Amino acid sequence: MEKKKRVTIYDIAKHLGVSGTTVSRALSDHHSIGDKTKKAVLQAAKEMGYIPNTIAAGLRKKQTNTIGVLIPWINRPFISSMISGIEEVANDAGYNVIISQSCDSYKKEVANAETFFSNRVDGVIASMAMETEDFSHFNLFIDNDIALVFADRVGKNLPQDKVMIDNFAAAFEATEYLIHSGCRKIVHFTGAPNREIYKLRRAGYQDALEKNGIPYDEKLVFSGLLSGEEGVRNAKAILELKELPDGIFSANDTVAVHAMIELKKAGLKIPDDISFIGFNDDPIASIVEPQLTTVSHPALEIGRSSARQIIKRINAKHSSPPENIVLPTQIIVRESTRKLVKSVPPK
Amino acid sequence: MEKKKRVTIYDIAKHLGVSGTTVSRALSDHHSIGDKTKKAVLQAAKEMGYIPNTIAAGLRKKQTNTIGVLIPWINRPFISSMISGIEEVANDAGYNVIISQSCDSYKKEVANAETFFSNRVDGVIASMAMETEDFSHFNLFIDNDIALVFADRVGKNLPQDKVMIDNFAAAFEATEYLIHSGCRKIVHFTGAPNREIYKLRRAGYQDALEKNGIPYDEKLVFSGLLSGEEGVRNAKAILELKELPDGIFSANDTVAVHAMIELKKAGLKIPDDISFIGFNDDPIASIVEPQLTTVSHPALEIGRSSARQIIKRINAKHSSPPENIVLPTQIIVRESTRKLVKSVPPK
DNA sequence: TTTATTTACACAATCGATTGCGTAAAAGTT
DNA sequence: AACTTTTACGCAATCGATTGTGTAAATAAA
Repeated sequence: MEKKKRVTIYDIAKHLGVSGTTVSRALSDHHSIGDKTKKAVLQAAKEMGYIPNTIAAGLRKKQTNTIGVLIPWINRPFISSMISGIEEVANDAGYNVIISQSCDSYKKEVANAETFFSNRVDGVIASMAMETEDFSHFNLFIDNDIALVFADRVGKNLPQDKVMIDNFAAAFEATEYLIHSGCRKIVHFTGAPNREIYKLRRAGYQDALEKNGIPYDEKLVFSGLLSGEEGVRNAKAILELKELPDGIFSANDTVAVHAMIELKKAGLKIPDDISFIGFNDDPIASIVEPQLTTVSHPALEIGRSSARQIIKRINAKHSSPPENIVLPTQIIVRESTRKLVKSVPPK
Repeated sequence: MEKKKRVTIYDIAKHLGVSGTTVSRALSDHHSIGDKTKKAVLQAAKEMGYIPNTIAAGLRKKQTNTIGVLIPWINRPFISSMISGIEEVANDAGYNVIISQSCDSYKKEVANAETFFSNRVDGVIASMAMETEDFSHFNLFIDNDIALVFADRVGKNLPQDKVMIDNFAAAFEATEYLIHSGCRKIVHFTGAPNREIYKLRRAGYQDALEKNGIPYDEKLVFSGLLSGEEGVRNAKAILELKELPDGIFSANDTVAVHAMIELKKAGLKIPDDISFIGFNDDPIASIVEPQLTTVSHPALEIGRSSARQIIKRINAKHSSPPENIVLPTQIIVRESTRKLVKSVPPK
């Protein structure tokens, strides 16, 4: 498509017989421009249909008012809500949001990081791919003073701001909830162990077991991509076990729900035969029957908080030590767990 | 955050003792640059950590390789899948995707359109807000030769490319499916009538009724935002009816599923007392019990197709008449409908 | 009235890459 | 040997907005 001439500040300048400088300053309400001139410029700009060229301004000002968001997948309830939160805060603050999915691939993540840099985003909010083990591609931002905030799927030992939940505590509580409702043999569904969040949830699970005198058993941990199909596979594997578990703590809802459905098909009663606790509080959690007890994940708030943090960093005059923002989670008790037989100890 | 100096082509040029022109051309593999020079430039670029400044190039070339995506909400299964499809195709073609949600608000949609223009996106894929009735904000793109493709929620009578499904036919088939499975009193849940897609679905519903000798009854059409809460409200309203309907065709799954659950609570059997057909095939549709029969909406494919179309337009030398891309839908028969008592007539 | 200050604006460089045009040297042609 | 063509590269303008510096004129202060 051939490019048409767009209205620039010089068109306005010529129209009014002033300089481009004056127009630029009038538009940004600079003090050294007279009131009549300002009014005239604003008026002319409106009449002529002037819309500023952010690209040109960005080149000069070395800022684009753009935030890059690097996430594994966009079409997942948790992540799209997070993005929604980012969008909301960023837009209100005058920032644009550009989004790239890594599809959980390390290579794509690296490529996307370069693209963001190439587009000179002012800041990056990243949630890492399952595959990612090496973090050196983020040096692109760090070395070039581009603000960087990790959200949810954060890196370990990286000196950046992080916005996340307390995965260990959440998993500990969820597992203990199962124990307190009478479960003794608890299976855990987990994701790739190079993602800290899954490692921590698993650790919380393990710790809760041990604190309650239940031996931790490797064979009860099912690791993978946490997809729906995996839920079905996991369920089938569970049915093969010589002794069935009486509780399942899953690192996400998708795999939990699909496993639940499969186990129901096999005639098991939930929560009586097996109790379930999921993670995320996806829409499906409250639709499945029985409704899934799950750990709420404040997706929107993580998004909002990350956006606020990155904007703070972008505008900061000096660097300051990385912050760790931890958002609260809570167990949403529904129908896939039994009543507590023992009251939950005070925190 | 203060800006650091980044490596530019001039740094490379100085380093090698050539001109910026040569570096620029070497990097873009221009024929007039010697092989040794090219290699030297590439080498130096790599060593010095050069990453092109797309902003600067965009200013000069008057293209940003960016596609703006204007959607009502990002955190909805259908839309996030659509975006995923757009992303996939766009990224492969070297385009970035910048996303703005209108939150179904006309005002935000207009503001977002201006932002896109201000950022000089090469093309825009838009799915309109529920509120939008006036389309003049899109003239910004049309008048300035910025490619524009409408996806899913398209405008009526707008001379732009559209990627969508045949809403009328899909609704007709869905309604007729209910009729052929024995339903005689069919309720319809619909969205804002200024969105063509809902108008068409409603028209398809009406037409199917009339073609099958069932009188169309205004009072059986529930219009709104198609949210979950609305499903509950609708269900309650239905229970107040003097004569219960025996089928419900819903313009989305969310409202259908929540209504279904509410009706189940009231003791109604689905599909025996009331059959349900939804729209979209959201994840919840296959989780609810009984699983929801629904019309599949090829979200990913709509996204991919829109992206392909916008890229085609961006690269087109001359304008050509608008295209209407209609993607197939299909009824996913699950458990919320009864068996057909009459075979579906051949199309 | 003179000096200092403020007001209101313009000049020109700058951001980083691209590109039309120009040119010297090398290679090829008669 | 004289001429044409090709190869390889540089100059300088350009994209559109921003901004440090300079400078008249108007106003205020001395």
